[in-house]
Amino acid sequence: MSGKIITIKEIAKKLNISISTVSRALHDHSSIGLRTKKRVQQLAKELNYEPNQTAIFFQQRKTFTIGVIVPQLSEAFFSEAISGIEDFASMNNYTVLLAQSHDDEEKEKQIIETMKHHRVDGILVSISKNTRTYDHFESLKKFNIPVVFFDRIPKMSNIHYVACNMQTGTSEAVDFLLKKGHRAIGMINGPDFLLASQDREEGYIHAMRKNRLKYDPSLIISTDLTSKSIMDAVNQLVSSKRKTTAIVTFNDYVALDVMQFLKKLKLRINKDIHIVSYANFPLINYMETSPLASVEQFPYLQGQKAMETLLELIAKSKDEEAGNIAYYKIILESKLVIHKRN
Amino acid sequence: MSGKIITIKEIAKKLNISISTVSRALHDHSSIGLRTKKRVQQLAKELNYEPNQTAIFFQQRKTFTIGVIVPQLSEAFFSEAISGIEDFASMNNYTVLLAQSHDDEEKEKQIIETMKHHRVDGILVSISKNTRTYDHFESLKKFNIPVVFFDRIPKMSNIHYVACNMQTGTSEAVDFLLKKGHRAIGMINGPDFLLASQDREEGYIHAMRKNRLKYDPSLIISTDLTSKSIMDAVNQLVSSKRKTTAIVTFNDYVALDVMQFLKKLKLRINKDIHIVSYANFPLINYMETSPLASVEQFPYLQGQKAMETLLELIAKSKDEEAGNIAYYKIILESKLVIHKRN
DNA sequence: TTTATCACCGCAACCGTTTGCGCTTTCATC
DNA sequence: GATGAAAGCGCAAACGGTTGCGGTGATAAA
Repeated sequence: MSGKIITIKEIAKKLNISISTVSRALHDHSSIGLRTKKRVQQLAKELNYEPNQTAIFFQQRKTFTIGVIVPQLSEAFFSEAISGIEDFASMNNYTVLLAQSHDDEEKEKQIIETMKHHRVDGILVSISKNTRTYDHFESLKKFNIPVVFFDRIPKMSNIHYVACNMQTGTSEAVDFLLKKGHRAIGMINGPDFLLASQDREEGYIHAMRKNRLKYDPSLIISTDLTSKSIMDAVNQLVSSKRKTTAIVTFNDYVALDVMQFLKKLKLRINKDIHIVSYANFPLINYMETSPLASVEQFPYLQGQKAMETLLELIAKSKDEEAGNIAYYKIILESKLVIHKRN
Repeated sequence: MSGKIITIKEIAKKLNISISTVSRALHDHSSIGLRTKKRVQQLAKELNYEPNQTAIFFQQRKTFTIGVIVPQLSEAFFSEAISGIEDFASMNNYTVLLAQSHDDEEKEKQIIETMKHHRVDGILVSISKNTRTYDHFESLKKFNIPVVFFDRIPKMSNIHYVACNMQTGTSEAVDFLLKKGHRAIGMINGPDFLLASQDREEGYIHAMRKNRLKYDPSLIISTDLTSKSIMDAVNQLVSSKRKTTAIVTFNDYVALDVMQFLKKLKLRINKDIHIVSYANFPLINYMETSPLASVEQFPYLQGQKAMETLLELIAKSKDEEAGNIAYYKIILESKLVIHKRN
């Protein structure tokens, strides 16, 4: 069945014309007569000719492929984002090469290497939470491969990125809790080196200021997102002099951990301690004990925007030497969603 | 910064040796002297040489890329499966080209076309639920591109696939309900043309037989998985002469719909009507009103197995003409998980 | 009839790498 | 000092397609 894959060369031979004529005929080139055009196109169809893209990629130095790197595919946020990325990519005739770093810096570097070799036209990446050096991203510049970061943005200056402004959402969240009468509001934050952590902290502070309250820095705790560090943070908040009555968590995964610990401590969720989180799980509002509210980050939209930005960068890089050292920094607004308990 | 991407040709020129020598030196070929080998390798490192894979892909007629097609990435089952696929692929130095069909047959065909052009080494696919013709898969044989189906398997005979045997799990589920005293057990099934639907039906019947009960065919209802057809099915079951006291749903998404309709009908979940579903959502047992139990299908494992099978097929296809018309049909056992309500 | 024009098509180089084969050189052996 | 083998390297074709440029024949204008 594997009957020899056919090429334009064979079409040319069978028709007794040159290879270049076949190529042009298949592309509807103006310099080919209608008669030969028809003949070529018909034979191509008959023989089930399919162009060999690998040859074209090679020749055109363009692969119409973009690499996407995320820490963990099965996290709802990322699969949702990739869904947006893929949809927008395929709409523009690009395909998506996918890889997960599993939050391992080495793996991330190796993936970048692979994608460089594959000569992808661009890369979308949400960095691993354990990544501390950024040379592997820098090295892409030499290969003219544009990179757009999304969601998890490294603290670098000369980069393009799409992110959700966690500040506004967080601010709304804290404000929401303040209005409910809470005063000692704890925050279990992520690693300091993430922009997202910074945003959350600023959002917190902003809400306090707005309400003319001074805030207690000891209530904002950075963690590395492991269960242990989260547990420590919970303990610290619970045993704080100021009776913590509400906690804002870095994300839903953290919220799950927190709620679990609170149960062990015999504290009732949303009674003794109220929880506000970030909407990573689409199902979280179906849950038995779920956060009071969560901050929506629009993963699908974020993915789409990131892809859109990358396509623009790719298009611009063709105009060469534009020397435009402008960096896209696209910020979507996050939004607080209050869960109607049913 | 984009300073000319360097090739072995330039290395050759700078060292005054031939291109082939450079190539061989970089591959540690035995016929190259140690001195030149060192010289080449060092210069390559200095110049930051990176092989152009597109050229190699083209030349070797092999891309070390496998295509993965799923209906919808953001469905937990699929993202979990893809996670398994990607992990296993990258372990074997393959990369994953991803696309979603959105359950659209046309889109699926177009994706197959794209992947054919990309000359992927193999394809993993979970078919769209609206796919009725299979020519696009057949056409891959001519290109020697092996295909392994997973989870959603078409009713074709000459195919390789990895699936979870829904029969055993379903049988366990029905058995579980029977032991709890239920007699009129409804089943909201998927489309008839899916193997998975058949399995579930057989599992249902098997459990009834095993318990020496005769079953009422009108309690097993096929749907096309749209909300409307699910609602119809629920109505049919609820208004059945035999008072339906339990329902087995095709999957968690269906279960959500069913529970919603039941609420509207003022029927209490797991009181008036008990629900058993399939474990598509990792979080479903956190839910307020969730199925009593669900059948676990091990998506990650399924993805991994599918990838493993595909790699074997790819390896075998190199031995050409093996003429082995053996088809892999790998069946994992599903398993009933009873949710501890907390 | 000659010439300019244009429609139509072919030649050949090129993209970067691999690899079979053949050509030198070196060196131990008799 | 001739001989043969082995070690080390280069030539060139091949992978499939694109594209600038040059060539040929036909047709129209002079």
